[in-house]
Amino acid sequence: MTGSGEAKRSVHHRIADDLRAAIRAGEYHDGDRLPGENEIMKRYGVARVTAREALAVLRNEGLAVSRRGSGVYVRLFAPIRRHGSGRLSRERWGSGRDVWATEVQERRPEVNPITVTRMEVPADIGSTLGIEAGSTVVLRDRRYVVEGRPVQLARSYVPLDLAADTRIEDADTGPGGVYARLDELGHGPVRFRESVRARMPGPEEQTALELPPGTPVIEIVRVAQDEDGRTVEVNVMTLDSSCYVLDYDVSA
Amino acid sequence: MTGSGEAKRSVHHRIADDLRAAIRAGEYHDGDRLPGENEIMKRYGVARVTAREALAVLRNEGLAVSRRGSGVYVRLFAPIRRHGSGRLSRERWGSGRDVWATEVQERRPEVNPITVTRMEVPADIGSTLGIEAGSTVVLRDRRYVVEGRPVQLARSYVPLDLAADTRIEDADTGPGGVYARLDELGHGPVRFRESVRARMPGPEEQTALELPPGTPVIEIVRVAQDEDGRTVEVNVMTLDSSCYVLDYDVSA
DNA sequence: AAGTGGTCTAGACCACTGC
DNA sequence: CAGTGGTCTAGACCACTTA
Repeated sequence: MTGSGEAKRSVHHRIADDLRAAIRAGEYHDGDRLPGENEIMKRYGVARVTAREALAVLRNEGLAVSRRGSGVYVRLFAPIRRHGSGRLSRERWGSGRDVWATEVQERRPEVNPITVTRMEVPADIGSTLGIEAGSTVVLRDRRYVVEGRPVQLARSYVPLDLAADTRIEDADTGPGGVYARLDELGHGPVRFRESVRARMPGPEEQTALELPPGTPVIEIVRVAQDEDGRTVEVNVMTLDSSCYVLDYDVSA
Repeated sequence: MTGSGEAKRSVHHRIADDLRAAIRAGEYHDGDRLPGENEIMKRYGVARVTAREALAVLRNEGLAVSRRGSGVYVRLFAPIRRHGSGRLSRERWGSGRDVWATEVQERRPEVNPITVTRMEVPADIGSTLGIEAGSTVVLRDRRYVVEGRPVQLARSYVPLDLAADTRIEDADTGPGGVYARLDELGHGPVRFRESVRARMPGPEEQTALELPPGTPVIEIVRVAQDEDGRTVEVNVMTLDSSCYVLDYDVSA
C-alpha cells in the first residue's frame, strides 16, 4: 500500500501511517470524519487498545481530533497572521486602535474579563524588568477569543511606580492601550524584543485555551523599553499554535 | 496531595498530575529518573496500560522521555538563542563568517552533507518566489548538528537564473555563504521576512531530527529580497523546539 | 539474568452524541 | 437507544539496557 520495505514498524504505527498517507493524499479533507476505533478494529483485526494507539499517534501529531460520542475528524489549520514588526509602531497604537483589533480584523475578536492585580514580582520577570526582588508590579491578565475560540493568553507586567493609580490599573486602559498610557507618562516604549519558543502546554493551558491533544503553544516574551533604555513592560503571551503564524520583517 | 477538589479526573490523569507536580516542585531535576511503569503499577495498584498512559501524558507534554530497557527520565531544555534581527545584517555575512557559526559559538556546530539539486519549483515555493510554475530552482538541503544532536533542517530555494554555475550550486559556497554570493551577483538580499509557526512533526521529521515524542517543531519560512524587491531566496527551516529560542528586535 | 519499556489481546463498563 | 470514544483490568511476549 503505502510503501515498499516497511518491516519492523509496530502495528499501530503502520495503521497510523496508512491514515496519515490517506490524509496527505487528500482522501480526507479538513473536518472529514476518519475511521474510528471500532472501524479500525474490524478493518485491521486488532484490539481496541491498538486501534486507540494508532489514533493517538495522529492526535499527537495534530492531524486528527476526536469528539467523544461522535467520531474522529481531520483537523484544520486556519491561522491568524500576526505581524511582529510594524504592529508595534507608533502609528498603530498612536491612532487609538488597539494592536489586537488591527490584526484579526473581521474575525470577531473579544477580550475576556481582564483581571488587574498588584503582586510581588516573580523572580524571572523581575530580572527581566531589571527591578529588585520583592518589588511590586501590576499584572494584567487576559484572554483573547476569536470566533468563539480562545487563541491567546497574555500576562503583562508593569512596574508599580509607573502604573500606580493610572488607567493602566483599569480593566479598560482607554484608546491605544497600555503603551499609549505609558507614552503619556513619558515612558512610551520605543524598542521591543520578542523571544519566541514552542512547547507543549501544561494542563492549565490546555484548559484555558481549550486545546485538543497534539497542539503545541507558542510562548512569546515581549520586553518593551523606553527611550532611556528602561524596561517598562514585560508581556508573556501564550498562543494556540494552530491559530497563528508570526511574521517578522528584518533588514540587512 | 496535589490539590483539593479534583473529582472526576481519570486515574492516569491523576497519576500524571502527581508526577508533574513533583517535577515542578523540584523533587526531580533535569535528567533524573522518574518512577517507571512497574513502579507506578505497584504504587497506585493499576494495570500496566494505565501506568503507561500516565507516562504518555508526560511524554506528550515534553516533560519526560523514556529509554527502552532503562527507565523514564525528566527531560531537559537547553536552548540555543537564535537572534533574528541583526544576524542577517550585512556585517555578519559580509565579514566572511557564516550565520550559523556566529550563533552557536562554542557548541561544536556541524553541517551534515549538503545536497544540492536542480528541480522544478514546488507550487507553494514558486508563488512565494514569484516565478512561474514549471521553472527550475536550485535546492540546497542540509541538516545542522550541535553537540552530536541534530537541531535543524533547512531547505533553501534559489531561482536557477541566479544560481546557475555559481558557487551557490557547490556544497561549499565559500565565505559568507549564499547571501555573499548573491551580493557579488548584484542581488544581495536587503530585506527579509520570517514567518514562524509551530506544529508537531511528521514521522520523517521525527526521524531526521531524532525527536522524542512530545516535541514540537518550529517552522520558519524566510523570504529574502534584493534591492529591487525581487525575491532571491526562500529558506524553509525546521527546528527542534527544545533547542531554540528565537529573538526578534522591533522598534516603534 | 533481571529489570525496563514497547506492544498486543480480550473483554468490560461508562459518558456522551446524535438520531 | 445505538454507536462512539474514554477508561480500565489481567495477563502475555518481546527487545533492549544494565550489570
